[in-house]
Amino acid sequence: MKQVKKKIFENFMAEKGLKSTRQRDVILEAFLDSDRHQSIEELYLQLRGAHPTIGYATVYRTLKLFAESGIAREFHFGDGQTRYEHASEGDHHDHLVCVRCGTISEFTNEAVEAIQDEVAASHGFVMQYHKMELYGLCAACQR
Amino acid sequence: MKQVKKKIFENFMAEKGLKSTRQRDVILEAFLDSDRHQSIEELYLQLRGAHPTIGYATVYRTLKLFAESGIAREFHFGDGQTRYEHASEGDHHDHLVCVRCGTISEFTNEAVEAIQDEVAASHGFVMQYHKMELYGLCAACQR
DNA sequence: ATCTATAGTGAAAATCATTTTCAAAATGAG
DNA sequence: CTCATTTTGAAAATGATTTTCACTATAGAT
Repeated sequence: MKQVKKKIFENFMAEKGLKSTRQRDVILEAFLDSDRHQSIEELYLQLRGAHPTIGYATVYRTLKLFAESGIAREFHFGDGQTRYEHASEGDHHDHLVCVRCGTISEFTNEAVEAIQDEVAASHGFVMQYHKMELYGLCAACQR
Repeated sequence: MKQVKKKIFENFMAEKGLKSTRQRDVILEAFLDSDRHQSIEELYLQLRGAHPTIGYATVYRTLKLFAESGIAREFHFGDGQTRYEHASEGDHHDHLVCVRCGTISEFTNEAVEAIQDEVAASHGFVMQYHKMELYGLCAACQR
């Protein structure tokens, strides 16, 4: 999986005529090894230890490239930070966000996907992507 | 409906010991008469004509109060602006957002609501609210 | 109607996340 | 190895939103 994504990104870079650099490699490695819903700040801070010279702007720029290449997807969960999750072709899933601890978990539901298509169609809408998020208290935060 | 919301807001203000002011009245009136998904900037600009003295900050502050009181709900549709839509008790609906013209339409789907509860339950999650947005091209933007 | 404590206001400054600028450094095709 | 091009880090700029602050308005008590 990790190797596949590296390859995808490599191909994307080649197609675009972009260069491979030490910092991009480091950020890619960190991203692929990270939790699935990291914010840029989290990733930056995590990187800072082993690679104190990598700048904030580079992390921003690089994550944008990941999103463009298709190996990452941008998300906003209302806390004002952009998060990037690991993405793969044809992988649709939605999110459960704990309003207390901020934990984000994922779920997939075929029925929801089907209904979405139906709703879009009934409004003459050509759906490109969608977003479904359930906010509440996760099991651990309920007491 | 409009009167009901005014009343709700009035009660909310009274409970909180907040004062009623000319600008709050004006903003409330404008909000209630507006489209259902106004951004703060849109509302501010619209107000500017008849009430050039009302400041940006006041619009922000007042819309936050509307949200707190329950007559409005905050939304983010990925264009970097906060929008406020009219809200009423027990009114659940979701959105279709046209990525081309930005038009936002609403829909309700019982099946989706039911599935959401089910998904939340199966994850031991106590759901407080949810969000479902379909992004794509509206009928008018398809050619 | 007047006082007065408290809340509200506008304008400008401050924040926060993100983006851009720019001069210096790195990459890679030839 | 050269050189055009892309990248980078640091700092400045941006854009949306929030806060600060001195001043004004509101409403309950007088």
